[in-house]
Amino acid sequence: MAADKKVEQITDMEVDFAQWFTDVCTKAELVDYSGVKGLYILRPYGYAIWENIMGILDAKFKATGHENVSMPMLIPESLLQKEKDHVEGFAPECAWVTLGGSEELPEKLCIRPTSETLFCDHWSHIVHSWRDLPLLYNQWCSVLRWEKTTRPFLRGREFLWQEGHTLHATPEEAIKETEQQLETYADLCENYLAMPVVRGCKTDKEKFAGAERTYTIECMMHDHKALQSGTSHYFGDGFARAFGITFSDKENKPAIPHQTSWGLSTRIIGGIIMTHGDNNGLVLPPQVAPIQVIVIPVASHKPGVTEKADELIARLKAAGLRVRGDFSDNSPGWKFAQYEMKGVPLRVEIGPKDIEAGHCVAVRRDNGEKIVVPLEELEARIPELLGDVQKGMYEKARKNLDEHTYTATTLDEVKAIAEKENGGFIKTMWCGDLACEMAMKEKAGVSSRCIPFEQEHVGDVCPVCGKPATKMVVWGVAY
RNA sequence: CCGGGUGUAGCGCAGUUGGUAGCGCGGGUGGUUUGGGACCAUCAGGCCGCAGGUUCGAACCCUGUCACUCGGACCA
Repeated sequence: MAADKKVEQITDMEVDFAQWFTDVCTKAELVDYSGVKGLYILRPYGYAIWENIMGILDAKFKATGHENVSMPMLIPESLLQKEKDHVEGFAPECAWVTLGGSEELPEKLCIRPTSETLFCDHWSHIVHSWRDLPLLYNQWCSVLRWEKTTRPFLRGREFLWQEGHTLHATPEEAIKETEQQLETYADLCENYLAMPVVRGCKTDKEKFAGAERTYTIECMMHDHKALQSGTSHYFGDGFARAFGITFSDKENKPAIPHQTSWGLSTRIIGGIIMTHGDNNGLVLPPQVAPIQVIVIPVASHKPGVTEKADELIARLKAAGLRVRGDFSDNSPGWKFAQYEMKGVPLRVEIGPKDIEAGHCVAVRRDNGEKIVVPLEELEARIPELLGDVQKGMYEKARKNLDEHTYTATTLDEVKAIAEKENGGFIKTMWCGDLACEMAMKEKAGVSSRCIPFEQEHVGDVCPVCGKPATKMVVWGVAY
């Protein structure tokens, strides 16, 4: 493992995890700060990761029949207020436009914190018959929420995301959609981002403003804190009623449709960083790495080296890989450190000795392992190694999650684990009372992350009130 | 929003009692180098976060403000 510290610009994560995180964000050239608090510039390398994530998700959405749309950025105040729970949830963090030029607007306009109200208003105009359903919409956009504490990726005031919104004739169909989309997010995390997840439902306290049910995937970061990585909401017919969306069903009776929404944001990039990164910087899963292979010529002034490096790059490109060479006059050592900092999954070194021997040297970013690859096996071996890196990263993250997942039966136990482990995933039974959930936060410092789909019997009673309890909840410290 | 810290060259920092702005890294150029952050020479680079105030004179003192950062509260 590449454990020795070679990049003094990055604070060790053991010293200060938060500082390590912001160091990686800036030194790996993912983001830069803008002049406004909480608004970040996504630099080309950071945006390229998002582009890859968009590509994966967009294809999955379309494969399941969803269509992309674009909604306005501004929401009239009256529209935002139509659904009571929703406006109460979002009003405190809305930013408002009140002037058009120098004229005061007759009605102030909210910069969208999310677009449920816009979709609902639109649908109330276009939905008439059961033949119009389902509507399976998605939009890629940015939203604005006036957060108090901000951090790159994890909590920006503006952030990029996708928000899916669907409308269905029956509750069963809408619930199925909600679950399907959660599974799409789980698939993205586990099979592309190498991040194991815990799937489950949010408690009433933690669910989305206006939702009947919120599904979530929760990931564990390297520091054992939890990151809510994607959510999918079932709205029932609450929004439809509030916005007057109705349709004639097959029996020509008036009916009210059922609705869902689901979102995943650039916050997931923060998750990738905190799940896989190390003290040398970023470690990117090959599936979404903007550069999968960096080819570094060694002693490139010697005859034939540059040409051979060019040849390797061309062959790897032809094999369908995202590959780049660095022919700058920086020293090889500088380049090694640089691309480690940027998290490139695989480095290929090619120098005079290699050329003579008819091979190149591949180095894995995730564990530092050096592998000699005969040149004639290049197209076969390099993709295979990228697969090994992807797998190795998932297993390492899985191990971290498993090793810091606990069960507890008393409040004191929960508190002791949470303090010792800086969070962790702590499973306990729960009676379902809000008061007990609040007590967990106040007395043990943890919030409910989810009620997992995969339930276990870890006790008979609620650790707070001692009443019989049948639901198992995972608790943790959330980002 | 509350409390602590920080804003001086692209980055990291120094700047004495208030007296005309400094170091290292990085950058440009020329050369030597090249298997884990090379070296020599040379050049360029400043709204001292921003706005007021005190003073003959402010990077330095005072007030305000903005941003970053740590902790807390808040946060579908």
